[in-house]
Amino acid sequence: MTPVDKSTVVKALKDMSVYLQLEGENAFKTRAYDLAAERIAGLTEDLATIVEQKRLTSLPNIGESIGAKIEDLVLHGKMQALEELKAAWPPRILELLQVQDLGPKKAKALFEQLGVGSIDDLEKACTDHRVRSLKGFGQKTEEKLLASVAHARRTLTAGSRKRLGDVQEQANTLLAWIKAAPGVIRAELGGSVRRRRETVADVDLIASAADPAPVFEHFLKFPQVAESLGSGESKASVRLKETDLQVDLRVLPDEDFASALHHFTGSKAHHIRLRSLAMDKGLTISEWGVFRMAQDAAAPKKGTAKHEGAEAKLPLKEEKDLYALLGMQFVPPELREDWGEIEAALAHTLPDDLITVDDIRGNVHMHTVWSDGRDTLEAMVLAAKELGYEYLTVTEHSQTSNYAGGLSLDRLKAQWGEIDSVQDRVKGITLLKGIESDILEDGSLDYPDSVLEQLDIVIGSIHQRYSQDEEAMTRRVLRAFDNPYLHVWGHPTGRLLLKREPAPMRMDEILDKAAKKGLTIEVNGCPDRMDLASENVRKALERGLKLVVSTDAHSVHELEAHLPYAVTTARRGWARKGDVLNTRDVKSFREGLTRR
DNA sequence: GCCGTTTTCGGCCCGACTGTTTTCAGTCG
Repeated sequence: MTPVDKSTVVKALKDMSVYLQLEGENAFKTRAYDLAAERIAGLTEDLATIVEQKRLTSLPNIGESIGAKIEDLVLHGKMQALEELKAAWPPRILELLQVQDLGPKKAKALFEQLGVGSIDDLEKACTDHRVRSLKGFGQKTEEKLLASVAHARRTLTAGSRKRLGDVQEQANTLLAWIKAAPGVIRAELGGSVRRRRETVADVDLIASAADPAPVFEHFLKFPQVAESLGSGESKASVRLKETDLQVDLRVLPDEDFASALHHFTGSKAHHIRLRSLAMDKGLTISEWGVFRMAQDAAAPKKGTAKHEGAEAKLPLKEEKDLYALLGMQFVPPELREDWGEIEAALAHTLPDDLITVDDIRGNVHMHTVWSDGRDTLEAMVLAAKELGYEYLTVTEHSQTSNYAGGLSLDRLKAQWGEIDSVQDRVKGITLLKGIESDILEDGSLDYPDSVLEQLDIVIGSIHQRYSQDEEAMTRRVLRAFDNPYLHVWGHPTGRLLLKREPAPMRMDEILDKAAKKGLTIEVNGCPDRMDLASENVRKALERGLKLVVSTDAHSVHELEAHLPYAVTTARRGWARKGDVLNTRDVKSFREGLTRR
């Protein structure tokens, strides 16, 4: 039987939560499913193994009931409880929840009273003015829902998330725009952009100013604003043209900046844990700060603003002050996912030397006009030198990738002449001769060993036949590792974010062999890839594997632009400076590549 | 539904904004 993959289980648990919300279930019960889904999503261990060994309920947030449902799905391919819920509702009901301001309560009312079971039904009910007559709805709600239908349809077609790389530039431009607003003291990006998730749903901006009004006014004048989605005393939201991206801006007094930045950086799971810890210490945390609860005061009443039940507000200048109050190490934004960072920060065992962009001394994995790059070798070398790199690995595509101008044996050897010639002309940066060799269908590389052995660095990557099944793909990769001239496993899973799923393979088994064979794993910084993914980076590091963080640059621009995507992906996998070979000088880098 | 040095019940993170209300419910993050 084909094993049910982790993402199927995560989706099923999330759907369970949504259907239970529609059913009007207790909010804490529905959240239990969301927490369980997050727990499974963050697993670094093989789910099938956990199920097999009956260890599901030993995981936090997974008890008897949810554990049995997961087991049901993994072992029998179906989650019976979910199937029953699905059967009780129209097949397209979940579409409705893609509409802004339409949650489970309103969706339930619309279905039960108007028979609305899809976005199409909703649109018709709005244009017929049937929605405004429902209790709790009105003319404004009806107009708002109708206005959101088009965006919801686009979301359903294109997906609600965008690649970080497609959002970053606009986010940076907007941040600069806000920093230039009248009276702004500090401003930062928050949310999943700041946590460097590979895909993001929106952009959060946090700014401090004595008077927020002029900042919001300036915000709305940003040239890319398509529409305003609402604004209040401390918050305004807009949707941008072209990217269709929602941006939320918060503006607060500077004394509240650190706590607001922390709050709006997330993740939700990280915050929920922190706030529980705070309560144990008699503290309460909100976006407005950390407060010490009054000794005998009742808990603050729901809806009372700014902590009436609490007394002292504890001063926070920076985010690190918040963690210090809880007796924890500072947790970098990339790690705030409740994937074990809270326990580590409490125990003061969180790595304090996570890899940074400034640690990188060699630019690894790039292409020039010799294959499918856009700039000449000399231009790339001069640019890399200008950026301060000590060495550069020249790794064109190999002959099987003829679609990408891969080098025949003759052209490969001809290129060595040019590399030598450029090296003669350009001093102060070391060029390493390499190749990005295709890992063929049977796991062999596409040059003879006698050629590979002459190269300083051999990256082996999969570029075709992604359709192989898990067994064949796993064997293909394992076999490639038997080639003694292979140094680096390039963009390991071949995923293209939001476009192509990772190739199916048994990652644990593969990483075990990579560790045994002394391979190096690439974390590819092309923003379409960010491959190997963070959760597997962590698995690799647990096995003692070393990494290279690479740019896969196809142009001068990408030599610099791609590096942060690789570095932050490695950071999210808890990679330290010492884990990454291209933080070393060229001699030590080459020693690191050498197979055991 | 999950959890436990307040442990088998009674809690569960917290607040802004909006619209429909006239004190609150729903949604969102």
